[in-house]
Amino acid sequence: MGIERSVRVAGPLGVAGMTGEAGVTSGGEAATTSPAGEHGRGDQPPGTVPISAQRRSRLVDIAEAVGVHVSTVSRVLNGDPAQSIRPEVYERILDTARQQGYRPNALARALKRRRTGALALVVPLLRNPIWAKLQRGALQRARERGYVIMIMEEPTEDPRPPADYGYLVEESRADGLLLATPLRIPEHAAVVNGPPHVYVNRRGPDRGHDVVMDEPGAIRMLLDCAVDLGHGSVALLDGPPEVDTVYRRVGAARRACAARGLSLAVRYAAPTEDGGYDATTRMLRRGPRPTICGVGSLNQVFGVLAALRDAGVEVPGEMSVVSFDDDECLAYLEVPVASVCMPLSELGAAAVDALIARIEGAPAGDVMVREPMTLVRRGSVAPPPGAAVAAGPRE
Amino acid sequence: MGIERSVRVAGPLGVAGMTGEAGVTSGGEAATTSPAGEHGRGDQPPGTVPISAQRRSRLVDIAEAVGVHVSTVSRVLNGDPAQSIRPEVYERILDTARQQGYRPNALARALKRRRTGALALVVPLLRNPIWAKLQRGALQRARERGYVIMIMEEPTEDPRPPADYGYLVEESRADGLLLATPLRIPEHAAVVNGPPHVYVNRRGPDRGHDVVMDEPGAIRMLLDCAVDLGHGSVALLDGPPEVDTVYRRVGAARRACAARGLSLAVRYAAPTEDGGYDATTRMLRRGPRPTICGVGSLNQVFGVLAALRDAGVEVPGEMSVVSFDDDECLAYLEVPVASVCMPLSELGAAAVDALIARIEGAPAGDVMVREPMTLVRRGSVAPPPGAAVAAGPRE
DNA sequence: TTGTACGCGTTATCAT
DNA sequence: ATGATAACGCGTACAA
Repeated sequence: MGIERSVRVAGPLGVAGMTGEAGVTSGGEAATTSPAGEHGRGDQPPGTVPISAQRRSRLVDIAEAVGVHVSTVSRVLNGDPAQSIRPEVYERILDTARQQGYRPNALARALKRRRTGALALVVPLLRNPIWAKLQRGALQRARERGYVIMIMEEPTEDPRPPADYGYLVEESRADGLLLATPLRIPEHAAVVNGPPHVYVNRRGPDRGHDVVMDEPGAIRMLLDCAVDLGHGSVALLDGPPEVDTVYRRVGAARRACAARGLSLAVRYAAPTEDGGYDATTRMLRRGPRPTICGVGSLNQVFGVLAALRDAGVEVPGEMSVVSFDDDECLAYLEVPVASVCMPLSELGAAAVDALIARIEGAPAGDVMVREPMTLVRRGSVAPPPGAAVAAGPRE
Repeated sequence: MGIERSVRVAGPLGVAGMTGEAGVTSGGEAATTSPAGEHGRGDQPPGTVPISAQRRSRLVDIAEAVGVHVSTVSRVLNGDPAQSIRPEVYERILDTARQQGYRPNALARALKRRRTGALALVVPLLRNPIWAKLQRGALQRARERGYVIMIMEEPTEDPRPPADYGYLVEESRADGLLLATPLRIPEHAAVVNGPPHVYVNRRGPDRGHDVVMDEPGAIRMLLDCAVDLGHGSVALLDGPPEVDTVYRRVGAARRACAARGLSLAVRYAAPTEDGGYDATTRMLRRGPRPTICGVGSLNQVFGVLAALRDAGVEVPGEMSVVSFDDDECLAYLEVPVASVCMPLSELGAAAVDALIARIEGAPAGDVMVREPMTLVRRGSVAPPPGAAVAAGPRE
């Protein structure tokens, strides 16, 4: 307490007209020695700068102050239930720990325990908001479980095989890997016998490590809605087939449409506004026009709408549109766009749970997030052009 | 097993394998189920579950294999320039390191060096895409500088004072804090003499730690555009004034409009679609209507457009709209919306640089990112209703 | 040119 | 009920 080690830095307070209160700035190292009374441990090698201004308290400090051995302090502070401790010392230790503002050193602890308490989340640098939602769910759950999450970026082009992130575990920077990149990876890149890991929102090359959502269910909701309104010809405009979610959606759509006697047109496009625009334009030029279109990603939706607008195709009069990414902004568009709301946050949370289980030695096993999904009907869906009047045919 | 493992040590700082630049890591070693025979290390104690399947190689392993002392190995692998080493041993050490797939233990190294090599990025859980861009820039730069980034979520409601994240540094989980939450914090919560930190995209309670963008410059671009087209009455619809960027934009707008003789109406709203919608609706009801409106965030833009549409106000005929968040989707809207493109990624990068400088002992000092901004003119801007015909008056 | 010795802060396993 | 001791894996001043 009371180590006033602040240096007056003649602040380069260059920013517009803020009256510098000559506030105390930390960060500069002063050659001041600690005031009397404090044990001034001066074992900083000369020339180096301390990480934090005030000396952090260690177990040994507490031990010294209380007059017991470090190991005793350690046991008390870890609430070791095995041994019991004299209530008096117990209190004293807890008190001085509190008083000294003791914080366990995560590094030392991790080194000893051989567990870092960190998970690495590998995400692509995409604009799509699903990554933010996923990250959010993962973050929240990780905190609940006592882990921190470090983020690694995956280059969007040229995704690297999962094994390329193994070094994080090998270097003891993290206990496991959350691989949340969308692209499918060739079989041969499987992580066998590697670090603990799960694939998030896609299936990896090695089985038993997948945490995914119910894409077939999402497709089903789209088709239910289509059939409900009387559509017979469906389009699915989605990302490139190298993306695993796309792959699964398309597969499910093919099967389900066949089963229900619906015609299906699949269009692959880049997951961008531009991609959506082009694919829609091409789709409109060719053959028989579908009357309802599912769109894989939010960015594509904007392109799809623009293309339909430019082509003079009315939504929903001539074409219904449903997005597989939900976002609040959809409700505010020119024509409010219906969407399937997927449990992305829960996906992130489930992935964290699965990974921690793996770290703790649980056997492998795939996970499918089963939170309820909903199709939010908005202005962009309606019966097909030639259908009976307004109301839904079922009711 | 001729695998390129890049144990190669770069530079005097000895950042061995810190960048994930290594080609294939040892993790994926056994892609081929090894035909019986070779298979070196199967020394897992029965019953326990290994964190990582294969035993990690340590310095001492290499030392033993080569027949030298650990310290020698350490020096070689850290590229210690001071001492020179017999070329022969040097090679032998490097070879066996590579061969054993050696990875330095980041924990032990950090414990010794008193530097974790990690930065904590505190972000709010907001939908606004600016956070993703900022994070992206920070991530990229951090990797270049040999740091990893861990993410901490800040509860959106009830933001906590920056000091509440100090524990991350005190526990040696990170070397410094990137505080990227938008809300202004009361003076008394300043971090004095605390851990290294910078505020990103806002000014903190303690001076000399701010990394911000040129909001007045952005305002200037809006006004330049307005004047250029002949507008005399400007509106600024932005987030709540507790958000620091809003605070600065509004201040700059007030001053600049006064200086230029423009009338200014300021509307504060929640940074959501809904907020934008309501504020716009209220604005249209009251008093003299502005002819050009700057909008603080992307989400609000959707609400603004919807409100104008619902009120029958034509864009840009009766009202021009400019967004302060740039996003590709804006170009694809009903009326393509003009935007000021801010250097968010550079902001993230600059924040990382500033924080690392602080960690390394550099004196405090505010930073303003000076990357060029541009106003992207799109369909949503035009001369005001009563103006001279089409072309810009200046030319 | 290389080896010795010690410490970073904590925990686990012995003893006492 | 508590203390002593040995790691965990690495870095480094100093001795040889």
